[in-house]
Amino acid sequence: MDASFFARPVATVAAELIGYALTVDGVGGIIVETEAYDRDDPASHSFAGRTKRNASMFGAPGHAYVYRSYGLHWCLNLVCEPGSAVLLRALEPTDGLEAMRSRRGLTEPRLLCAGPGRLTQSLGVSISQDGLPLGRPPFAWRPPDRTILVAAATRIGLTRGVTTPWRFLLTGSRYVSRPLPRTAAQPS
DNA sequence: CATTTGATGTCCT
DNA sequence: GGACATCAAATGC
Repeated sequence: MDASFFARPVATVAAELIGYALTVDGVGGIIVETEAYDRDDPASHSFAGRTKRNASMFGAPGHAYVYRSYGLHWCLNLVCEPGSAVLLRALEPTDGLEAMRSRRGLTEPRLLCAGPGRLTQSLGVSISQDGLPLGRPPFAWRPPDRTILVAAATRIGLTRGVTTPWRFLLTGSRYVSRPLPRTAAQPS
């Protein structure tokens, strides 16, 4: 995965990432749910400017931005244009299932990576990956191996920017963190 | 099934 | 002190 892939408008990257497989040290799966956050987006960590926590978001495209959520969980983002990033919300587990199970405890496969905090726990992602380039190990990528139908919806867990349809899902996937609302917007 | 609650880092006012 | 891009367990129908 080349850095030029990420150096484009964040919503475009977030939609195109659906169907790619991502692994971290050989553990991961197919991306089935993403969200986009932009520099001028009131829901984004970058909206209020650069801080110590979000410094990676203002770095070069194609790097990781990892932050702690609600004091407990890690969330993995892929930095696009400066101040913008794609939040990885769910994977369909395909690689390293045993590592995921041991990290998360005995859990049904469907819940291993269904949610941003669960995903990082399964993949072993923490602040130690913050700022790392995405095009080199421990990260590895595979392009989609089938035709992908992407759906768009509004983002989850926000109080601002609630109407922006920047949540992207693999249509029909059982591995998303929440199903597609019946009233969801269509991809542009 | 839905809603509530406890865990508690980092940034904000 | 309060908000927050969360999760799992407990509680109430």
